Amino acid sequence: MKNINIRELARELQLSVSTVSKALRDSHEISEQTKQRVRNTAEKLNYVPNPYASSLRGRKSMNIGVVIPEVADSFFSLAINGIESVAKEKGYHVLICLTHESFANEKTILQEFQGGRVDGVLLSVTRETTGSEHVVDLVKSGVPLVFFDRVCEDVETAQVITDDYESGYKATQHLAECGCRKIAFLGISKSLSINNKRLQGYLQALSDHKMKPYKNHIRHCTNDALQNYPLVKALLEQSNRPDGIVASVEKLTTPVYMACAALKLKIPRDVKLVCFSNLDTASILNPSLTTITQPAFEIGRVAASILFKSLGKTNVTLTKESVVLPSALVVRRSTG
Amino acid sequence: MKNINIRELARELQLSVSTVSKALRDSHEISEQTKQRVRNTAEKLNYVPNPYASSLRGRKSMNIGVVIPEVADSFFSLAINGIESVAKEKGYHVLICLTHESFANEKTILQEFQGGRVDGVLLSVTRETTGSEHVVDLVKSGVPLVFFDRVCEDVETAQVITDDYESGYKATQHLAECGCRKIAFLGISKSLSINNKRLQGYLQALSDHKMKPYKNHIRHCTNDALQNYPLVKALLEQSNRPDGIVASVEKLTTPVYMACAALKLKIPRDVKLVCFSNLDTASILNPSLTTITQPAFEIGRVAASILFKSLGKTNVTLTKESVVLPSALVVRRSTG
DNA sequence: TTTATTTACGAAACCGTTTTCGCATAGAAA
DNA sequence: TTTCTATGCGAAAACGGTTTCGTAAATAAA
Repeated sequence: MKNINIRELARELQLSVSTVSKALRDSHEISEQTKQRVRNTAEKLNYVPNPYASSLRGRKSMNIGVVIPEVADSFFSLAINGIESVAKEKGYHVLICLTHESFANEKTILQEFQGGRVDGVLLSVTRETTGSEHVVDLVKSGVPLVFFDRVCEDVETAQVITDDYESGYKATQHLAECGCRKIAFLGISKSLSINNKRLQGYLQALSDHKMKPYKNHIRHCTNDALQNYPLVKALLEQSNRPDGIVASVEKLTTPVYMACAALKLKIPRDVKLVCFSNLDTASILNPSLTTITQPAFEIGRVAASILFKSLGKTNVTLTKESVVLPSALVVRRSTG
Repeated sequence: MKNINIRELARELQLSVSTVSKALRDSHEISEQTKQRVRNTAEKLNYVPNPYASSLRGRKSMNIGVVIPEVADSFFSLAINGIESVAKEKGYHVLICLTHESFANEKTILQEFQGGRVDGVLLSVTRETTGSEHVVDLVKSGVPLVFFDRVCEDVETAQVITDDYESGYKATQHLAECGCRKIAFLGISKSLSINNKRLQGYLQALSDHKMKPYKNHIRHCTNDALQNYPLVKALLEQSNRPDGIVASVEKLTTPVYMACAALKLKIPRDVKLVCFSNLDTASILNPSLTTITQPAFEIGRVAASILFKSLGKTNVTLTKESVVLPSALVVRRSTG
């Protein structure tokens, strides 16, 4: 029971291929009676059009590409849901491509996209990404692209981000107001703009609260999950031990809790903690975790909406535009 | 800077289209010298072949479809990583389709797949799925399919699952050995085979430990996340309150903790808890959570491997085959 | 020398749609 | 009556690759 093609369907109907095609696409050239007949037999014979033939002929794929570092991450999986919600509405499919935080992978994927596999791209770059040539090449080749969360500032296109500077500031300020005087910052990557904005916010808040930044209190996690635990432990074992931590990445939550447990440090008594996180379980951690929570679903939704605005029209290049959504500081017991 | 096609590349090289195509595919018909020339100019002109043209002609898409209920779930996102690891190795792309636990969505997606969008499918059905006609139709149309985790038992194809019966048994037995005498079971869906196997294991363990099942102690969560909290709360508020819970779905973790907190019930003193879960944060919950942890990545990896075995050859229909991977009971403080 | 085989390439068919034309037929307008 | 227009459909040309088949030249075998 192989599925049939339009030619066989046409033969069955004693009609030409073109008539069948037009009938299925509800063309005004075809009489209502014929349309009905075509639809009925198509249904009966279980005809499903080949998407590749359509894409080839129509020069559009009805696919958008979503390029992200990782799917096992609550921020990105929620963002995917947001993206998918609008893609579905527009009749588009979502092709999810994982870079696993490798710049080489990112480059390969974007290059492939120049072949027309997708009509538009949503991108959140890897922690290794420094340049943006690979992105510029793609955009120049005519594929519209919208950044979300992790952006390249120097590419002339739209981006949807959160108020990272303010969030970094708010997190730090909150710790200061809770009495912390030695606040550490755990970053994602020295090259990511979200990281640096959060760091700037952190530094400003330190300064506003009459604290000096210590070099040893600012650390960036590695790509290897196994190395993050020793990294956090080392931070907490130094003589000048911090009494507060701003962790700008969800993945560091578990290592921080583990390291504190291992060193017999009580959260929040000895160390207070704020994490950038979309974890569902933040409220039931031991102790419950104060978070900066990004509107992940909404970010995905907005980014996709912007992309689709440029997909409808022909040759509408996206201009540099920055949509900033607010993150929320959710206070719980880890800073209590 | 639109990307060029093979015709323009051929013109540039003063060669025929067929020669260029063969050169790029490293055909023995073409001299090494010509191949080099072709590769060089292709690189220089940034030629990327159109995947749809290839797919159309070759009648294969180099895509596999992954159909799952949800991506914001640690089990499924880890499984995706496992799947992607083998797909990448084989030069395939992964098309992730979300059903959001809706049978109608699942049906639509599988029907679309009959059009040749994907060469094979990995499926984990929705909680609403009862029949399997839609799956049988797809398989009959010649698309190989492998189930993982959530299967339809009556479809003649391969499946990769975990030892659900044993896991349900182990979880319950563990609670019994910790002194529980009134153990409740929180299910996913009455129609899912994984649910029912876990339930059977639970019932057998009850019986082996001289306990009777109570109808009110067996509940199935709804699709609406907001309704799960009241459901769990109702379970814990009844006069015959359980002193142990086996939760067969990760999504119920937070509601259980919240309900216990609201009712001033201490875990594990008043209620002990085992959850089927792949949560990274299980060890830092309050209290840390005893889990049945499924080898999610491995399940994805194995399921994809089986699928690819049948993709290489022509007309190798997958036979009914069931690969059972063991889950692990990880004891933590929620049962301590 | 003639014939067979190998090597390296090109012409054209093909994959399954969509869309542009062209062409009948029927009814309306002149 | 002739001419014009609208309606409903079909033939054929795309879309951009891959593959089959044919062929000329060069080499090997007879």
